[in-house]
This record gives sequence, structure tokens and C-alpha cells, in this order.
Amino acid sequence: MEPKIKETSWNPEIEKQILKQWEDSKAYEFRLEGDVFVIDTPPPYPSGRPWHIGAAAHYAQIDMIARTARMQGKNVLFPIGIDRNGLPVELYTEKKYNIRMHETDRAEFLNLCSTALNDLEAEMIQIMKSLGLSGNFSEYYRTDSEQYRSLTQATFIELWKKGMVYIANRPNNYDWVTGTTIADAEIIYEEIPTKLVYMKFKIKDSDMILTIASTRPELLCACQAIIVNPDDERYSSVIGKSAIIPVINREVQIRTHPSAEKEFGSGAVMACSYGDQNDVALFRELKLEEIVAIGKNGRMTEVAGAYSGLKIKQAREKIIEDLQNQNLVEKIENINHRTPISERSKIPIEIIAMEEYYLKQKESVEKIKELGSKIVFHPSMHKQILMNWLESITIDWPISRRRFYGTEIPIWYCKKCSEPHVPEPGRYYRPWKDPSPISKCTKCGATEFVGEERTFDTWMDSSVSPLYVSKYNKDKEFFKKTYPASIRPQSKDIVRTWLYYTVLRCEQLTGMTPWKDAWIMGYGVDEHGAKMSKSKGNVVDPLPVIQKFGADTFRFWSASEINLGYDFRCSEQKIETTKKFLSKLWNISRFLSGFPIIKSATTTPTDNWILSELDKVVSECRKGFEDYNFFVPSTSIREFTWNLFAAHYIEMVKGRAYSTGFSEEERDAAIFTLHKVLSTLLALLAPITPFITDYLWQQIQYSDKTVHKEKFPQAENPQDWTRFTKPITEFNSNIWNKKKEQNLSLKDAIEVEIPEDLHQFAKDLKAMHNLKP
RNA sequence: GGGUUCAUAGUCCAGUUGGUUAUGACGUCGCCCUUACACGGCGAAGAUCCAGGGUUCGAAUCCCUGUGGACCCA
Repeated sequence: MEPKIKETSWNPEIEKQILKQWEDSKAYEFRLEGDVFVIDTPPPYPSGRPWHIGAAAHYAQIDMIARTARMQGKNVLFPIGIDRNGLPVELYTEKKYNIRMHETDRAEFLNLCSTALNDLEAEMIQIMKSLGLSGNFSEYYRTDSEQYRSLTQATFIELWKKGMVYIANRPNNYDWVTGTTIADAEIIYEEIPTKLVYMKFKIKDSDMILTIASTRPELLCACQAIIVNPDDERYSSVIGKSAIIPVINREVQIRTHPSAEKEFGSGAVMACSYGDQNDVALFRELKLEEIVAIGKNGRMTEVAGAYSGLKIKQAREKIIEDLQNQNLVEKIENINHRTPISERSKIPIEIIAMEEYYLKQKESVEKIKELGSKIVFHPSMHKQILMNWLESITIDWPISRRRFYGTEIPIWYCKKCSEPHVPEPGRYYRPWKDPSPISKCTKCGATEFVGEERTFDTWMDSSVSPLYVSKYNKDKEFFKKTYPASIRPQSKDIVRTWLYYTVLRCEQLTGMTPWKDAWIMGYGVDEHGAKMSKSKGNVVDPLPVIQKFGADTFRFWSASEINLGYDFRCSEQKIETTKKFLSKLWNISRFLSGFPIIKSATTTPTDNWILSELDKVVSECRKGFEDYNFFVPSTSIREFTWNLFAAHYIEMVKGRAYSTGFSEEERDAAIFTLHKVLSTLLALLAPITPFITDYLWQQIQYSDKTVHKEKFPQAENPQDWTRFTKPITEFNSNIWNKKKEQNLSLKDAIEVEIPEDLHQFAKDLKAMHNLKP
């Protein structure tokens, strides 16, 4: 019989035709009716070539979630967004044009950023499409669009009116070269050689000398306490006494705190505003009054006395010199110090108190814990990341940034009395250039205003993504049916940020959890298990891989290689070998496509056995799909298809299907079963490898429409025949071995007794191995 | 320093509530064109299940201690 399928292997080029077919038929269009399934898709950030292969694998799996839900009969809202706010594009633009953001015209700088993003975005969308994502590309959103930013601003205004926002003067990471507060995420750490200076402090009203080691002697003038460990017996006699700061000649108290390590330096440390983050915590905890020793220009302030006006480094050298001249230095060690560096200017950051806006979060922690416990995490172990984070929240969230490419904080200040005013929500506001929408100061009645220049932390935008896709404040009917969303897929490393902030803000705004499920994926690492980075040169670019092997190969690799929630290794070689399975599937289909489709038949024991094994696969797959864990179905299908269906069943019934020595009924039963198994496998695989399954489905003509409109298969056979699997496969192996031992070809006849328990399969076994009667 | 997590053949991975001989794949080595497939088939070799201790009739699996790695936070 002529097979309907001619070629002997799957050609990934066909994917392009199929993609077009889906697009033309609007196969994945969302309808707001029936059972609605909403995905809070993570909008990827277009950070430049190559797109991380782990991210591509991640999105392939999110699409599997969408397709699974669709085959369960749901209407799936699968939005596609692009995250465009924030630091990376600013850095990219500064580097590309060799300019500095704060020294460039703001409007011009924004334009450059936007253009850069457009190029990077276009390529990203192309990759997402070619991966076969069934998302809503025709209405993809951008987080820097007027629509999106006006939502961010509206939610801010709403919280402002609820009294959730306040302004406070607190120490922050500060990069004095570029003149901006920066987030922790923008700090990198480097081991830098530095001097650890052991300085002599006199104890007041005694002859005792207390030695204190510090890498920041220039901050002596900002010292407000000496700290020793409460268990450190060397210092128990001086606790509560005062010490005299050398050179500065000011008294400070000696106190205890567990953060003072006995082994570091002399065991006694000075708390200055601010040497590092620990100092910040100490000042807060011990309620010390801060002394501003370093100005925003990176120079010592007046409190530094003789050192005032000097740059930090100069001041350090000068004060060491003075200490030595006055014999106040015990010794100096050269050490490597893990120093926080600004990612942007590569200089050590300073911690300086600045006025910033804060969103209250401390009082929401209990409520978030409650909501968090109701969200179903996949895998469940990653819920712990959120819970641990909630335990460690001690301060409110600083939300203002001194950046350009972000959503503007919609505030205008009265020129006369400085009273801040927020406008009405609904529009997109740019206070740095827009005329004030406020006409009269509510406090003093003045009529002139100055716009705020700062922007929001980008998580302020990202954290309202479920509200955006559900048309919050825009379409009540739509919102009601699509919020809370069904699932938030995202990666493990941003649970503390994106996931947490989303729950926080959605709770504050709607009182509800933003989604029912959270699906947390691990990182893609290189083939040796190391993190990929451009500097290490171990980055794998997904684009050529997809072009070479096809999206389905990439997707199947992603499904079968990644166990949900765990890190996974990426290597081109592994992806390549995955393609073999698609070839296998293709050839099985090619073989079957030569036989007519038979709708029903009276099956034989051999048929019942494989159908029973098929049912087992179906059940396992359904379990995996329900948990959105595609590792389970993909590996289970591959094993069944290759090692049972192809290797044993097809070989066993080949003779019967060709009808040599069998009745018509027996032949029909074989053909029926072959098609039953294959069509079930294609449907099960459809969410994972949508191209090849759809193509084969339509070529063999299992139905006249796409496989993606099918319902998921269910286990159908009540009788369990799987106890025969082992005897059958062992029997077949035995014969193959025997023929090999006797140097026989597989088609040569052989005399072998069929064991008692396999008698009901005898006819097929005889035909398969050419057993002598 | 705190937390999460992992540890099974040369490599990657499975092992559900503890139960005969530890799963599969890649790679290696042999043989083989067998009416779907050489991008294939069959076979073989390859594991003190990280170490030590405990619970148990029985532990890769449960508990404790340790070691090593990855990541997050400080």
C-alpha cells in the first residue's frame, strides 16, 4: 500500500507553512465565554542577542500550558508582552552612543532608548513566533506604552489616596559619579585590595587603649558607636564606657551587638554612617543619629573638618598619614575586601541618606502570607522562597528612582509651599515635561507647580501585569471574568521580586490574590552546570538551534530535559539527539499512513495488551499535564513509543496488518489498534510538539481539522493487560538473542517453544519471529 | 553568616507511600539492510546509589552528622 506520507524524515521547514495555517485560521483566538483560562505571561526584556536559551525553553513551556488548557476545552487568554522599562536599556544606550544619561537631553535620551528597544524587540517576537507560541501576538503589549504606564500611574494614585505612599529620608545605595540612587540589583561585588587600618582609641578616664580595625578610616568623623560582641570576654570590662575617636577627639559609647565578629580585626568595630549595609542596620537598631560625612558630589562634607572637600580616596590617605604621625596606628594589613561596585560606573557605591518615596508593605505581610498559602505552587517546594522572603521583610519598599527610562511618578509640587499633588488617574503623565494638570494648591492656594523628575522602580510596572491583561479600570465585564488569572509562570530567581510585588500590589488594589497557581521554573545553565554569561563565553544562542533542528525538536528537548522547578543543562548536542525521536514518530506515522483508518474492531489479546499500556501512558500524561510538568508526559510518551509500541507491538502485528495468514477480522483489529495508538499519541504530544503532530494528524486524516481542536484522550480500557509486558518483551529479546547466537537473520525460521502464559499471543509471535510450528 | 536545593554508570536523568535482579537516554564496543525508519535494529560492557551513623526483617528511598556543588539573601 502506498503510504500517504512519502519523505523518510521530518523536515522542520514545514513548520513555517503550519505556522501560516494557524495564523490564517486564527486557530488560537481568545473568546470571552465558557471556561476561561488566563495566563499572566512574563513579558520578556529585550536585552539583546542572544536571547537566553533558558528563556526560550521557558516560553516554549508556557505555550505548552496554554495548549494543555485549550485541549481541556478552555478558552485561553495567552497575552504576549514585552518589558521595556528600566536600567538595562539605559546602560545599553549609554554604551552604544558613548553618552551619559544625566548629561543628555531627557527627551533625546528616551528616543534613543526606545529605538534600541524596537530593534531588539522585533527579533525577540520573531523567535517567540517561530517557537510556535499560541499567544496573542496581534495585540502584544509593551510596558512602556502610554496605556501600560497610565495603569501603573493610576494604581499609584489609587494607593496614594489610600495613604499607602510616604516620603522618607533614608540611606540608599548611591553612585556619586552618575549622581543617582541605585537599586540593589544594580550592584555587583568585586574583591578589591584595600588597607585594613588598626587604629588606637583611648578609653575615657583610663589608660586603656582599644584597637579598632576598619577599611574606612575617613569615616571616623561619622562614627557614632563602638561595637563589640556580647560574648567577647576581652571587652566585657569596657562595655558602657566611652572611647575617644582618634584625630577627631570626640567621645562615643562602647556597646554590644552580635554582628561584631570576634575574629574580624580586633573584634571591636566602629559604626559609622555609613560604611556598609551593616552600619545602616546598626544605626537603625541602636537608634544612632546619622552624620553625613560624604556629599552627593563624592567629597567629604564640613563635618570632616580638616578633610572637608577632599575626595573619599584622598581623605582616606590623608587621615592614615595623620594617624601614623600621631602614633595612633597599631598596624596596617593589606586585604582583599568584597566591595559593592556600581554596575554602571564601576566605582564603589556609597550609602547616603536621600529622600525617596516608599510604598507601605510591612503591614501587608500577614495578609500576603495568608494569600500566598492559598496559591498553588508548581512545584510546591518553591512556595518556601516566598514564605522565607515574607519573614525577612523589615522595611517598606522604596519605589522612586533617579532614572529616565521608566514610568514617571505622577506628582506635581507647589512652587510656593512644596506640597505634593497627584492628578486624576486614567491618563499618562510626564511631569518633567507636561504642564501641570493641577491648577491650584490645596494647601496654600498658589497656582504654580513643578513636576517630579523621578521614575518608578520597574517592579512598580511589572507588578500590575495581571491587572493589565485583565483590563483593570478599563472593562468591568472583562475584568470580572478574567481576574484573578489562572496561572503565573515565571522563573525561580524573581520570586522575591516579581511574584512577591505582584501579590502585594494586587492585594492592596483588589483585595484578592492575582492568580490561582504559580508555576516556577529553574534556570538554564551550560552543559557543565555553570551559569551562562557572556563574559564566560558559554552562552548558547537559541535562534540558530531552532533554525537548524526546528521548533518542535527544541520544544521536545525542553519538555524532556527540564524537570519542573529544577535547573537544567543546555547543550546543542542534546537538542540534536532529541530530533531522533521526531524521526521515529514520523516513520511510525509513515508506516501507518499506508493503512486505511478503521473506526472499530474486535481486538485480539495482543491489541488489548498494547491498548492497556497506552492507557497507562494516558493516565501518566494527564497527571503530568495537570501539574503543568511536561517532563512527565514527554518522557513517558517517548519510552512507550520507542521501546514498546515500535519495538514490540508494531513488529508483532506487522504480519497481521499485511494480512498474511490472518483473517480479515484479525487484520482489521491490528490496523484499528495501530491507528488508535498513534492518534492517541499525537493528541497527547500536541501541546509539546504542535507542528509535527498537527501535520501528521492532518496527513493521515484522523479528522478534517487541526489536532489542536481535539480533546485530551482518556484511558478507556477497563481490563489491565500490563502484566504481560515483561513476559512479552523478554520473550522477544530471547528470540533475537537466539537468532544472533545461531547466526540467523531475523526473518529466518527458528524452533522455539512459546511459554504457557503467552499462548494467547502465539499467533502474532509466530508470525513475528517466523517460529516453526 | 542565614536560607533553598542537589548528590544514582564516562555524561545526563528516572526511581510515587521503604519490598526480589536500580529506569531510560547520550556516548562506547560488537553484530545486522529485517516488506516504517542506518536520523534504524539487536546485543554487550559500564553504578561500593557522596561519606559515616541510626531506624527497620528489609534503605537509593526515612532520620541524624559530615563533605562537596549550585543558587538566593546578608
